Amino acid sequence: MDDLRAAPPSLTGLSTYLLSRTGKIARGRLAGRFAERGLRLWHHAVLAALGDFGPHVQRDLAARLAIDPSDMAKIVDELAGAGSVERARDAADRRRITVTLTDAGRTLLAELDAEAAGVRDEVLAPLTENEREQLDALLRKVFQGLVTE
Amino acid sequence: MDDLRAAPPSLTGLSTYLLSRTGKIARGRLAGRFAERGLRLWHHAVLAALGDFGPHVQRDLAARLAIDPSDMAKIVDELAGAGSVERARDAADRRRITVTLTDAGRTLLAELDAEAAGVRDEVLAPLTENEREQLDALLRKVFQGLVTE
DNA sequence: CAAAATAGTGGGTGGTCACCCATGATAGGC
DNA sequence: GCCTATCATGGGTGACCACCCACTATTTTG
Repeated sequence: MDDLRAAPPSLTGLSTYLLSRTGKIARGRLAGRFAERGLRLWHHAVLAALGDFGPHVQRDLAARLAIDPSDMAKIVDELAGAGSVERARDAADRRRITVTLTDAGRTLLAELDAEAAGVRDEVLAPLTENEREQLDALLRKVFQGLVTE
Repeated sequence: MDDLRAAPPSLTGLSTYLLSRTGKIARGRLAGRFAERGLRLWHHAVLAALGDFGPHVQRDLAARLAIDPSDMAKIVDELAGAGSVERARDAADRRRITVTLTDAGRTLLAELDAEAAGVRDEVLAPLTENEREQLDALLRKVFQGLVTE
C-alpha cells in the first residue's frame, strides 16, 4: 500500500483530483494515438464539429470550440493540406471562408472517433456497463453546471 | 440548444471527453487560486505528500509523485525559500537530502487543502451529497485501474 | 464615398510541462 | 583504494497552449 509510490491520500481523497488525473491520462492517451498520425486533439474536435453540425464559417467554428480564431486558421490550414476539409470563399460575403468536410475527412473522422471510443473503453475498463452509465450521467451533470455558469 | 456555441455531441457523448474537460477546468481553477500565492499545483502535491507520509528523501519524493528528480529539486528549492520545508543532509548518506515539513509549511498545506476543497465543492455543486459519493467511488475505481496497469 | 467594423492570416510571446544531459559530491562493490 | 553507481542540481530543449497584435481584404455604416 505505502510502497513509496502511492499518491498522497489527501490528494486522492479529493474527487476533483481523481477527475484531473483520470482526465489527463485519458487525454494523454488519445493525444498519443493521434500523434502517430501527425494530428492533435484539436484536429479531431474540428472534424467532429463539422460532422455534427455541417459546414461552418471559420469564425463560427472557432467560437463553437472556444479557440482563438488565429489558431483555428492554422488548424484548418493543416486539415485542408491533408485533404480532410475544403475551404471556400463565401460568395455573399467574400471575407468569410466556409469550411466543409470532404469524404476523406469523413473517413478520417470515423477513424478518430473509433480511437476515442477505444481509449474510453480502456479507461473505463474497471466499470460495469451500468456503472459507466452512472458515471456518464454524473459527469454530464457536472459538465453542464460548468459550461452554463 | 444549437446556439453556435454548443460543443459537438459526438465529443460530449464520450465519457472520457467529459472527464477531460471537467478535469481540466477543475485543475485550471485550482491552479488559478494557487497562482495568486505564487504557487503551482506541484507545490501542493509535495506538501501533501510530506503531510501524509512524513519526511522524505528528496529522490523518494520525486518517485512518489512521478516527477523528474531534477524538477523536484527546483520545487523543493522554492518551498524551502518560502520556509515551507526544510532540507537536511542525511548523516548516514551525505548524498541524500531529507525534506521535512515546517510548521509554516503545515499551515500553508492546510490553506491549500481548503482551497482544493473549495474548488471541489464549486465543481461538484450540481450534485447531491449522494451523487458525489457515487462519483467519487466510480472515479476511484477508474483511477485504481489506471495506476495499477 | 469615407470611415468604421469584421474575417482570415502570419507572426510572435509567455507559460507550463516533461524531459534529458552534464557535473560535482558521496557511497558502495570488489 | 579504485571504479562504478547514486544523489542533487543547473541548464537546456522541444512540445504544446492560449494569447495577442498587425496587416490585408472586404463589407457595412453613416
